[in-house]
Amino acid sequence: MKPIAETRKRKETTRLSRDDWLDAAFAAVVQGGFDNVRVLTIADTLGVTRGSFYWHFADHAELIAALLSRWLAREIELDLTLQSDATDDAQADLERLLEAALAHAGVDLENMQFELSLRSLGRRDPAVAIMLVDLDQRRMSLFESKFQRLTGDAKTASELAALFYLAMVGSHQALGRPGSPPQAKEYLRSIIAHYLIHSQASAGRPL
Amino acid sequence: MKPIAETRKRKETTRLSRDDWLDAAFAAVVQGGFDNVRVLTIADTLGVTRGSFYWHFADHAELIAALLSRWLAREIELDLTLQSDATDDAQADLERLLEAALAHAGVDLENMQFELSLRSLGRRDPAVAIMLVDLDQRRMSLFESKFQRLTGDAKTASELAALFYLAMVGSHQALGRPGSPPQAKEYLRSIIAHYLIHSQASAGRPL
DNA sequence: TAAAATCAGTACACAAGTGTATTGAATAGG
DNA sequence: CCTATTCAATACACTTGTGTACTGATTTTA
Repeated sequence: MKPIAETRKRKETTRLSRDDWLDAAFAAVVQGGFDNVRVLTIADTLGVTRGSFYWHFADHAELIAALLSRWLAREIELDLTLQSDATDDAQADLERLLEAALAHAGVDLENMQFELSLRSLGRRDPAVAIMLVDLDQRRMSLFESKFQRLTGDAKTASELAALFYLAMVGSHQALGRPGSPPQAKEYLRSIIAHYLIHSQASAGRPL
Repeated sequence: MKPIAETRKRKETTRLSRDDWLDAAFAAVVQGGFDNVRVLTIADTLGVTRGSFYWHFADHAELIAALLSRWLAREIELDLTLQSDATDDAQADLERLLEAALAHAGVDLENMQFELSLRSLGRRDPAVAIMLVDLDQRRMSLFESKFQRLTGDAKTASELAALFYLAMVGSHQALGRPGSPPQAKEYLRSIIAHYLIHSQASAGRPL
């Protein structure tokens, strides 16, 4: 009883590019974290042998490095996009940003999983840790600038930005039932609505 | 040039108990996540061979299972302790709870790392995921009951509890520089102080 | 102290993973 | 068309990990 047919997800006679390998590695991370990125396994799911891999990459480390830098570049790009769209309505801007942040995590489930795995990796790998701190700062600054425009007070703005950003990061981890979409985001939405209404009524006053 | 001396952390002629192995496994998780729990490695750090391990445990899976249940039991115990101490000053109670939660993460760095690794594992293992959801609910209920007593309003209480609990979980992940202690907690402390003062001035009003 | 229980070492079989060297096939350019 | 280039397969050597069977050494305990 031989193995019937290896699971191949690629067209029969299509040859692979570097990006194909990166995509597959990304999927592996999403599924089982960075420790799940194994050349052998990925080659299997791609329907090729490792001979291909070692053509595109020097070694396993290069795969990881390439995966990280590609992800980071995209993430920064997204950040810049969000930063650029600003209207004269500070409140609307903030609402859009918060909603975009929640949607980013909600819609792009895979990306969220990847980021969590990355944070895991950051706990072991100092370089990754630094990268994440930078990214967090960058994102939080975005929040902060919006809050700043809304509340006027710098200290309040930075505190609120931290509170909401941390809560969003937390919502990726906690209070999400295995199958169903995490309910944590609903809490946040509700709170945000609350706060925004309130801050409208008494803008400028610290919290 | 032979290996000089294997790193042994135990007294020469001390025999190991089940708990010794669990402690070592815990340390391994803290250091490198659950994928870092390897019988061979742990035996090394304990200064014994695997012969000992397979006396105490049937296999690798049993080690993990035992590690989880021991941790969970302690965590629930801690929760019950925090739950039990309540005075007639609702505000002081809440302050103490928040401070305890922050301190728990701050002082017991290892435990925080372990929990994060556990959340990582939960993303792959449904049983672990369920366990974590339960634990999160349990803890948040604690927050909620305190806020409830303070604000009076149930909905507001549950929202604030969620916000702060999620922010705390988030603070374990983000905005902590590699070496230095995470600054995220300082943000939270500041915000909590802010909110508590404010809510004192206008208790009962939603946010 | 002699026997029994407890803990640890050794040796083996097996599996999964990395990386290298070499060969082979498919595609693209000249 | 035929020759380079690009991608993939194969075979090998090596490492690290699990689990099992068996033996050996220490403690307990009767």
